[in-house]
Amino acid sequence: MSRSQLGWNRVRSRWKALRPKLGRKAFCFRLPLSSPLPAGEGSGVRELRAKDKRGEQMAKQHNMPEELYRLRHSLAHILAQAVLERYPEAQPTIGPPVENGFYYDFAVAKPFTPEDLEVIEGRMKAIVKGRHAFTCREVTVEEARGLFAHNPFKLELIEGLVAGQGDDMGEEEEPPPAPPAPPAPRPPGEGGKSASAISVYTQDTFTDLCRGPHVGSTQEINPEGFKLTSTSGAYWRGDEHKAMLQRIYGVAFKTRQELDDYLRLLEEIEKRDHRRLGKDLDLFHIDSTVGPGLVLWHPKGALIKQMSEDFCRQEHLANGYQIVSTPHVGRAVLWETSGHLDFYKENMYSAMEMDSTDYYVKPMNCPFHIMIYNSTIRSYRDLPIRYAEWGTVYRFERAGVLHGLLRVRGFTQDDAHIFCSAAQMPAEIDRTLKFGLHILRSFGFERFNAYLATRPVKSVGEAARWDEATEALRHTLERCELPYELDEGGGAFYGPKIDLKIRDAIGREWQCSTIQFDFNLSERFDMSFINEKGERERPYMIHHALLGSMERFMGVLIEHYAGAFPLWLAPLQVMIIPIADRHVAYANQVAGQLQANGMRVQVDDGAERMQNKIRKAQSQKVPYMLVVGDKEQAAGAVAVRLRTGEDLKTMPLEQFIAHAVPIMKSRAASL
RNA sequence: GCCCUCGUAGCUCAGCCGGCAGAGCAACCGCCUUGUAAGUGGUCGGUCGUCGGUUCGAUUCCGACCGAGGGCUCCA
Repeated sequence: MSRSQLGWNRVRSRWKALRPKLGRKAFCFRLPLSSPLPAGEGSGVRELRAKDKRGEQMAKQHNMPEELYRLRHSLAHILAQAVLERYPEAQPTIGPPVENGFYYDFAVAKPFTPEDLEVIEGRMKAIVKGRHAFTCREVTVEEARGLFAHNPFKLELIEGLVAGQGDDMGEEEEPPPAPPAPPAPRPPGEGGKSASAISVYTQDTFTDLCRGPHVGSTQEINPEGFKLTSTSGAYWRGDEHKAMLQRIYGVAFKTRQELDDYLRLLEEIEKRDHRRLGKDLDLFHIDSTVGPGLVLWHPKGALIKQMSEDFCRQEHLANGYQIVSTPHVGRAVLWETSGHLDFYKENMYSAMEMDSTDYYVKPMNCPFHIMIYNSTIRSYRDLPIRYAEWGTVYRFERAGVLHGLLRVRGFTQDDAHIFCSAAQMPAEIDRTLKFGLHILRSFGFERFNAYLATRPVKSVGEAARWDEATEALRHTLERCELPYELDEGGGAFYGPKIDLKIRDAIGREWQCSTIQFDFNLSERFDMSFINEKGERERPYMIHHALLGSMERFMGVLIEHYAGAFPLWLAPLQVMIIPIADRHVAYANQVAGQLQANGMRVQVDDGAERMQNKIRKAQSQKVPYMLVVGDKEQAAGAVAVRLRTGEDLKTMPLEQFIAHAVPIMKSRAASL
């Protein structure tokens, strides 16, 4: 009785745990569409399509089929209608389609509750079934101002349109920087000029300022294909200095089936969650007594992390890097020179005063590596110099951004700094990028996306040098034939960078590697080398972290493999399972031989029966389970079971060793 | 940092409108000596996140704080 009840409880608890998260946009990655959608369309859509040519363009910008764009955008409006019916005083602001669904932000006196969501969703379904047409109307500026006279947010959008800032309805990548002027009477000529740009869409009782496109009628929407998932706060125009609005998220697809597929995908994501697996597999924990964002690695997790680092260290040494090691704190003057106290202070832990001098815990390793470089005179013959360190840094992150291992306050970087001449620079960047891809591939990642991040607002250095450096990075990307996207303003304060994002087993994207061009720190630290002509010359610098943060990388690795690590990284590689007590001695003998071959082995000599031991080893995702009983003992053999459930049957121990050891040594991704 | 939600045994969770806390798993002690995902009996285990308030009485209601989760903003 208890078994079936337990099973049901488990299902229920999983479902409950999932529900509040249905709409979460995954942390730093994009969810793939669970399946590509047919390009068919209703007749109503076809009509509208002729009108707004921009539909296709908008959909493309949002990286989704136009049909889905219309569907989700329309559901956002229907959501707003349902909310306004329940809370007439609510002020709708913006409501764009997003990947997998849509949201709408409202200014309301009281935040929405989960019960609200159920009611609103029910009302939305009724509206959808009401077969209401979506109609578009172009209005003059005056008319628009009149229509939305009660809504300061819409008025702000209208004034933005009038000012020619584009139709920012929450759908542009970049919100306009300047706050628009308050609505004021305008000369008649001006209003007329911009009037053609303003359109409103109406369905049933709801009219919204909107550029479209939408479905022709709500009958094109499947009432079983969408679901409201969560609420949250969101700043008006994403600006934390502006009003806090209340956002409702929904997911939406053409069919019930696709919605269900998506929900299943979320369940899969839930199962892979590194926080869950970190606990289940006893890898690490984050203890509130120690402090948020500070990771305690348990033996198994520490082993995986250590082996990953060891492998990378060997690769760095084999590729012309020298390993260095530097302190965790340094005097304030170091950080003044580097510029960190000017540009990075809000991310640094506060100063510690010792002997009337301020010391800071390091948020980055670079100044220390520079001090090593500067400890002696360097010749052009020494270059390039490549220093690497697994340096632990601390950055003060705002409480709300912390997330398991993926965003922490203390982490170890596989941090390297390359000092070279201007002439060596292009080749070094090329080499670094290739080296980075090699490292990532070694961990089983095959697909990458590259981003070229350009100069941020808060930065140091002349514009011309920024341009030059950015071009150098761009050329490397082109030479390596790596497709890339531009990340405007995403660079470090000292230089532009290439970020590599890896795609994991279920298509999610994670930022790990960063390769940064730096022409500023060498200046600030007055670095030099003696060139061929006997003159002092400034070296160029490349910063790179390939796995990035070991903490984050471990999190990504856990999710990528769903905790079933490749053999070379599995903390326990073989569990030996004696069937009865009389087989324990033989099991220990087998363990000894495997250990002699460099494998990590354990004998489960507990009192449970074999089935239970298999179950335990299986749920710990141990790659190999070797069952030994009378037959095996007599034959000097082992019965091999893989964690995949596959049974390799009985084989001589030597044969198992010949099978497993090469897989371990080759760091193969699968068993 | 901001908005919302949550915080009960090592883990997963029950505990309706306030009346001295419950299950399964795990752990521990036995019995069973087992053939590919849970054999069986018993025992132990909780100042119900912390601190205040309301109340005759608070795990339950209210407030503050701490922490977590989902977002916003920010990033390796």
